[in-house]
Amino acid sequence: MKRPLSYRQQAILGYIKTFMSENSYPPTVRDIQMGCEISSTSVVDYNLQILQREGFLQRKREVSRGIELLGEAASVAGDSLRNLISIPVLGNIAAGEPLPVANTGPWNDADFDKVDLPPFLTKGRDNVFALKVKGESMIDALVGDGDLVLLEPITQPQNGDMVAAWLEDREEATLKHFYLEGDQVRLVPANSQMRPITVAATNVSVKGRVVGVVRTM
Amino acid sequence: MKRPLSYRQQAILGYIKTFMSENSYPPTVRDIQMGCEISSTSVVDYNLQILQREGFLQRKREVSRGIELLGEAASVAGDSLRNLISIPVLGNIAAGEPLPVANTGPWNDADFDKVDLPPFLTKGRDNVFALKVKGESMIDALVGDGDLVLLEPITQPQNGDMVAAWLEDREEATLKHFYLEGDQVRLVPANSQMRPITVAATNVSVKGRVVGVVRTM
DNA sequence: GTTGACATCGCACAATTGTTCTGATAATTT
DNA sequence: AAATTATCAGAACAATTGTGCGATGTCAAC
Repeated sequence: MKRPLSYRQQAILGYIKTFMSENSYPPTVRDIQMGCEISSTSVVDYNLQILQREGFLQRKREVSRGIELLGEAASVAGDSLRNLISIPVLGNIAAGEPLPVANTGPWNDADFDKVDLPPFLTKGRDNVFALKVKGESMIDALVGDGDLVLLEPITQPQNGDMVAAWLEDREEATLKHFYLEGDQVRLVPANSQMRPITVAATNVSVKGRVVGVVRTM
Repeated sequence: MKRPLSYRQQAILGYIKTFMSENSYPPTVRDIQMGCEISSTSVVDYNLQILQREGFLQRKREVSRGIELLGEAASVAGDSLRNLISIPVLGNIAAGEPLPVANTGPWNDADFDKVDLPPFLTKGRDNVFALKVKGESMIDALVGDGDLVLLEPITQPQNGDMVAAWLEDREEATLKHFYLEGDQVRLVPANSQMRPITVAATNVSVKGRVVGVVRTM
């Protein structure tokens, strides 16, 4: 599925760069259509979808000029870009809600919102993704409603790691420190005033390791 | 004809800056309407015309999001468009330790450690600084040891803001939601399971408003 | 009190603009 | 050659979004 950009896709990408450096706002589909001498808006849309899937840009649906160049493309169009890392927000995390599956490999799927974060938050880890916290059920992990939790997709954590786990029997997602003790797992809240819980190891399915938390107000 | 910008015009201009630093494309008239809590699109249009006449921005007729900031406004919004923002870490915050003074104005650089953060965390606010949390005394604000708290240096918060405050009599720093009630101040923890405290307003000295929290593990 | 500039409001209209649908054409694979 | 996939065309649709207009409120000057 990794194929080089077609001539038309390069033309579109180049046009967007040029347009944005001249205009301070992104072009419309029809701007691109005329600028690249394409006969139909649907062709533009079609190729924009591909460019999005390949990670060259991000589009907001139903938003006029909702185009944002990503990665190297952005640095050319906008001014200097110091290494920002684009992280996909795969979904929500809430006590009652199953955790979005963190299928390995690069997320070609550009169907997700992205957040750009500085490298020190991910420390070079691969495939870091983010989940948005819904509700107040994670407060014992010092995480509140609306927070963004950054996760590294691993299933075999080290003792002491804070993990996002799914408890099979309770049908509940949780964020806790992980300690394997024989065939039992002790899950310890970050807030030491709260009680740890101990459950059977087979009952815990770890979805990822928490590497960071970001909160805006 | 040269009169200072009205409050509403400043709000609109500020909103456009913030919006562009977060989104890489300008807001619509209706974005501004909602963002500045204006009741009619025509009011936005009216004020945008004035801002254009006064040279703060340029508009393209009949073009959605056809707003371009001019002069100093442009550099502020444009700079932060894709760049990391360098924020000084002025010191620590701990229950027993006085809060570092947030003297206004630009910080004498070089004297402090810096963290580079993406613009969506500060949303274009000026003079944002960071404090590093020491100890577990802030857990009821959903903030733990080692977290980085981002603060905007204000002393007159709005009700509901989360503030960093110094309690004179207790000689204690704290992070709480702020509610002024007559000559009393109610300080409410983010963790709603914890109890609010109420103290005399004269006893509370607000050092800044919390705009974000960053945690790495 | 009246006037007039300034600011606002609510609503409607029309232009812009993203999306979708069906089918056709070209490129590639079997 | 047939089948499959990738790309394109054209048009219509629907959502977004800028603009215009009549009416109201405010406030200072006369």
